[in-house]
Amino acid sequence: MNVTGHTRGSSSIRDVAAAAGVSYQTVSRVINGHPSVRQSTRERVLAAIDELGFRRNATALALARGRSRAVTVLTANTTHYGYASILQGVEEAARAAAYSVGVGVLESADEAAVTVEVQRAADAGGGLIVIAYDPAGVRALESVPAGLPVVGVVETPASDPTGDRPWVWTDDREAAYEVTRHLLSLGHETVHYVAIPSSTRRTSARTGGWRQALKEAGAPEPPPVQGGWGPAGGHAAGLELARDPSVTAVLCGNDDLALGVLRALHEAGRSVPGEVSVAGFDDAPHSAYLTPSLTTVRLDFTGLGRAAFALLHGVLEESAPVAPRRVSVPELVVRESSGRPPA
Amino acid sequence: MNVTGHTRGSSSIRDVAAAAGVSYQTVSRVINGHPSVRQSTRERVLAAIDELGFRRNATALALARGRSRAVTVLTANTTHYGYASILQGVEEAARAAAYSVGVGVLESADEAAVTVEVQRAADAGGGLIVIAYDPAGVRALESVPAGLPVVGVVETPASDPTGDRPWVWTDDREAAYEVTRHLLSLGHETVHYVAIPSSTRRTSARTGGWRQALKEAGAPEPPPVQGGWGPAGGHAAGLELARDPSVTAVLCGNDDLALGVLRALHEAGRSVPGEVSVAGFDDAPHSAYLTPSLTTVRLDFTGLGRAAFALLHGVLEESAPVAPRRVSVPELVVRESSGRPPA
DNA sequence: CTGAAAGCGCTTACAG
DNA sequence: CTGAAAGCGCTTACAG
Repeated sequence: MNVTGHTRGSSSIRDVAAAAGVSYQTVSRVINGHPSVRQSTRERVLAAIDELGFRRNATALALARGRSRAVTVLTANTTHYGYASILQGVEEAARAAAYSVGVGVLESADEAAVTVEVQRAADAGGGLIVIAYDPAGVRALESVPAGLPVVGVVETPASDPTGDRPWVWTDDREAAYEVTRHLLSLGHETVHYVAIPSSTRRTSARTGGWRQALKEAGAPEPPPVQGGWGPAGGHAAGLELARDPSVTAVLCGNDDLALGVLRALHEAGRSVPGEVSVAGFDDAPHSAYLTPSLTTVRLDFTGLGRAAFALLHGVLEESAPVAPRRVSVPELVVRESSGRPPA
Repeated sequence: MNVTGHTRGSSSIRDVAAAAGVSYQTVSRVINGHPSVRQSTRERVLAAIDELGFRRNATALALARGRSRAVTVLTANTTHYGYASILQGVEEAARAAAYSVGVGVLESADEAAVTVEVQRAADAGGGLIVIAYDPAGVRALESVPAGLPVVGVVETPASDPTGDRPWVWTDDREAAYEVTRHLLSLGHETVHYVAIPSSTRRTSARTGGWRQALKEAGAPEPPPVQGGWGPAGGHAAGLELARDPSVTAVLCGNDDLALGVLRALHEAGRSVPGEVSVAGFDDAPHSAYLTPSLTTVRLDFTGLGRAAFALLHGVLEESAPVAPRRVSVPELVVRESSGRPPA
């Protein structure tokens, strides 16, 4: 205990200095790999560090340097496949670079609530990665104060969505376009769409890709059905679509939605793919094992997370190269749930 | 810029003091809600804070106080349902308490690798929550240095697994016991088990509950089949079990495993539940929407995460009450995948 | 009720 | 090559 009431847990730079018989500045030089330290001095310091089990205090380092090796991921969700995989990718890359990773959840898209979360994330020091796939995320990205290092993970952008801020994306517009074309090529007259909540008031990238494919094929454009994020929403949407006998092909905004649609069609007595074809989005781990196994399009979310971190890392270390922005090309995976329409 | 090269981003306690015409100590008192500040002074300071957009620097606070409002979750995985839900629960509770939450992934159970991760987590300051459901997590919990605030999320413990450290658990031994009894009560001669990797070299809690139910019923005890964590492993295990015509009931260590088993039985032409009953573990979001929908046992993982944080919070604020340790009672959910054995 | 001092554990120029 | 000083932005006793 000293005057300010601290109990000293571990040893400090000064303890090491005392043990090595040098000043603490010299210890600082050694732990920072500064070249101008005599070899014998360095060795004595290193020995003392080892003996005392010294670890440099990250908090003090951050305060003295004015920045910390930390990144916090701001996201509306941590459990859905896409979000969770991006977080996983960020963590992998951050760990490799010896950065700590924090996570802040945006529970509401409400302006005040979002601002509070962004502030909290900013308070943590370090940089920010914002997953802007939904209204809360988009708003968060917009409200990051200028000067704070941030990269956005965004949907396929119509135009640059974040001003001059760096961002990464995987081409889900293209992906939606590809799956829709796949279904049309099987002979379906049109493809219905069960949508995930869009990131903005306007059309989402996935909806856009689907619509474009229909347009090019001269197919009718049925209104998208809103499905939410999970199987329950997909189930409700599926029951609705099952009532319409003209529906022969359904594209879903993600694989969980597709799972619910599959179930709804089963309950309605409509066979897949015999009477209705179903396709998902993301290629979640379970999709290959459903019965029928799910036709879907694979997106590299962990790669996206790694790319987001790499970009942020460049910004933080001020060695930022012109980074690639489109991370990967989506891959169509055709399985049992899609086939020719009934004759 | 000043002598040490810092560029001052936002305003400090001193700027506020200057603007309010008081000393910075008084500002400190105001932001800490200290009672002995004259009302008029307080108002002037508050006005200055508002005007300058002052936010107290969390790093400096942590350094001065010697501890930070932070928790880091150490886990082998962030995407599997149980792990992801625990993390979600921790984040919810931490956010409500204005704690920041970090996450560190234990990619290997290797002793050196685990130690590195524990050290990194400790460096972040604040407390630790370790998910000890697997060898990496168990080892991490063991190697947390004494004196560091930590709570473990553990399997049903045979005896106190972490010495004097606080821990929380949900009763998965009981859960396994219940599902097994459910299957036996339907008339099955015995129940086969597809296991998730155990947390230690010894029997896991789930395996133990299953075995106990068999023992009490005088049923034969077939050797557990190792399935790993995901549907692919379940699929392989399912194909193996499908070859044995005497198998009429299969319990799986989690719902993803069950999904793979369901698929394997389908491929082998064995109907569920007509010929074989299948039950899972966890009640993941998709399980109710599978065809057949999955009989399983619901575990409250987010509640577990919240409880872990509450316990840690108590430890950190030194107001630790004797906390409840068993968080919730598992709930059997009977759906379509279980039924009577074939005649 | 309010201010001046010392300290948290580190870094960055500045001297020698 | 190495040491003494000043500073990061805050808090905690200590004086008045």
